[in-house]
Amino acid sequence: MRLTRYHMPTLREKPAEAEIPSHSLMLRAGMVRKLAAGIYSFLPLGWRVVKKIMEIVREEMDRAGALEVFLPVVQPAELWMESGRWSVFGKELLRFKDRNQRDFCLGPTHEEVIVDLVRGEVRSYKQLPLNLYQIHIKFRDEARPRFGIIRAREFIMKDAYSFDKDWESLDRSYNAMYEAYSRIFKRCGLDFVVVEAESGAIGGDVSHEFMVWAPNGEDTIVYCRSCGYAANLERAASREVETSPSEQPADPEKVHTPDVRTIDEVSAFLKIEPSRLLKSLIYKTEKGYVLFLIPGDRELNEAKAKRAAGVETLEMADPAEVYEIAGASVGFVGPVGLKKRITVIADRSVKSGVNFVSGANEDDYHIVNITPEKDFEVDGYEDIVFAAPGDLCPKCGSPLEFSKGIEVGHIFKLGTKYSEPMKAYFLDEDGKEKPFVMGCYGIGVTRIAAAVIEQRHDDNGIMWPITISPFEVYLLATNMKNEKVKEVSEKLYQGLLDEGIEVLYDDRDERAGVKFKDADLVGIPVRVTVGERRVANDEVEIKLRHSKETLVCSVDEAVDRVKEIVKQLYEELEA
RNA sequence: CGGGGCGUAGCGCAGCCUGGUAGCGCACCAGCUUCGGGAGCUGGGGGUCGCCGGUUCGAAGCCGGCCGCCCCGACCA
Repeated sequence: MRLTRYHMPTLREKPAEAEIPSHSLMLRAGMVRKLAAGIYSFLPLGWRVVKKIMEIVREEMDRAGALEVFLPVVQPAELWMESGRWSVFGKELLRFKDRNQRDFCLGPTHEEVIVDLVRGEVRSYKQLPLNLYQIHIKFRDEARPRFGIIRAREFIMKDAYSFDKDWESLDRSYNAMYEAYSRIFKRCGLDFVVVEAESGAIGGDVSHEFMVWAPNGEDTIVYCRSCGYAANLERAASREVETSPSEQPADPEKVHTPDVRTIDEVSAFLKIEPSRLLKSLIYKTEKGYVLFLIPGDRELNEAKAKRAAGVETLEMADPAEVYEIAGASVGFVGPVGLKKRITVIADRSVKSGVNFVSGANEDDYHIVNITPEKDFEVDGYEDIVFAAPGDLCPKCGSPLEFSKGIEVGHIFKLGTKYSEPMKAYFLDEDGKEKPFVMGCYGIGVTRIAAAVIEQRHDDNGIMWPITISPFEVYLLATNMKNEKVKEVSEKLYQGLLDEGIEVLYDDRDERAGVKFKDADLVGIPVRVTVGERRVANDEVEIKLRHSKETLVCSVDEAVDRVKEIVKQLYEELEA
């Protein structure tokens, strides 16, 4: 492609709206332009990258035996009511009515549609397993789109759905996707880790996320260097630490703490470590109210809390409800002397502790020296807090480490969460009707492009891995007015094209400096420079964007050398 | 949804406090010179100052409302 006939509007300055490298560089390199918050247009250069990512995804999905389909973006409300998610999904689900006042939504995911498609069509276990996937637009009306393409409202996703006759078969489908995903991200040049994850609103029991290491990532990866344990923050467990109390349980005592409410205030007022305070949180669930007790220096992990309480929904009780249960306002609640008896679940670390401090269930009073079992009852001790730095690995006991990451893929074992309510059944060998055992598997295709840039850039611009680079070679003619430079450049351009190499030929009538800057910015891995001095000796220069390694060779051997280098770059990523 | 900030030419910004009819750099067009790391000179084109209303002889600037965008948080398959 000749740059004079291409559209690659590069920006010299960093756009004000961009906070992180990938966002800034995608705008500067002329890959994308914003249309509205979280909604982007892809320009020719950016679209080439997306297409290459889609092609890798497609190849690996096909290799894994999945079949490509194409499902509607606009989906009828009835389907979502059937699965129960019309009411569960919040404002993220963009809803609207058609001309006949029927409710529709823009698909944020496609479980409902795929189940609807498969039920009725697939009737026998003989037709299983089946794995259908698609690559196209998703729309989620995010509360706060950010970081450019990383967290957009409209984005391209590859989503796949597997249908199996039983859990054992699902395991095989799931593992096949796990393998395919690993290959996909490796081919895209990403440095990633697979973590155990919560399954969230999608549901299901087992789930893994594919996380790309990136300081600007929104997710927190909790991992162990010694044994390889890795989980996202929501899921991460830590080893239970058995402590033998260093002091004897003392007698509880009520103390006057006027207007002292928060953990920090209480800690400062009573001069007691936050870890000795008991944070008492009252939640409303579908099974009634629950009091969660955690150390003052910890945060309640609601996902863990739900599991511990065996409930589906968890919502903080409002001040009026709190008052009714505790007999005191928020800030003075504690496990001792609750007005109403409700379920009490304590973090397991509370079990071996003594002489805690909590609210006294009376405004402006706290109670000190309370000890579980002695002074208050607990219905269960569970791990209900977020892991924190300093915690130990649940598997091997080494210190856990925390790092930021970008989620590029997520796989779930759904089981019958959708097939059951949506009555998607097949007839098994034993002649019985059974719901499909499902899995679902997502990849943020456009997000991959941004994640790759986060990992592979320098001060001058992007450094694409060749597998998803918009072009393989950047042919740079330093001066188009120099006859020899032009002649040799044209010859090389044709030579490279003849070899099937994707080359972006900078034939613009620009100064060399401008071209070098643009070449670095757009980050095509191999640059061939035809300059006046070299070309006078029938030589050209080949430079690698990533390593800055440079070699000079004769014009005659240039095409072969480039071919060799390109081949080698692919091998490094696809081996 | 809570808190903060910003909206002036394609991009980056100044002007606003202290009202007087819009400016700088880059980009764009033309010419000459230049030509391996975002050239120089000369001349040019381009702006309902986010929108609506108010105050005023006069509003980019003051006041009110709305919209959009960005950041922090909450939320997040």
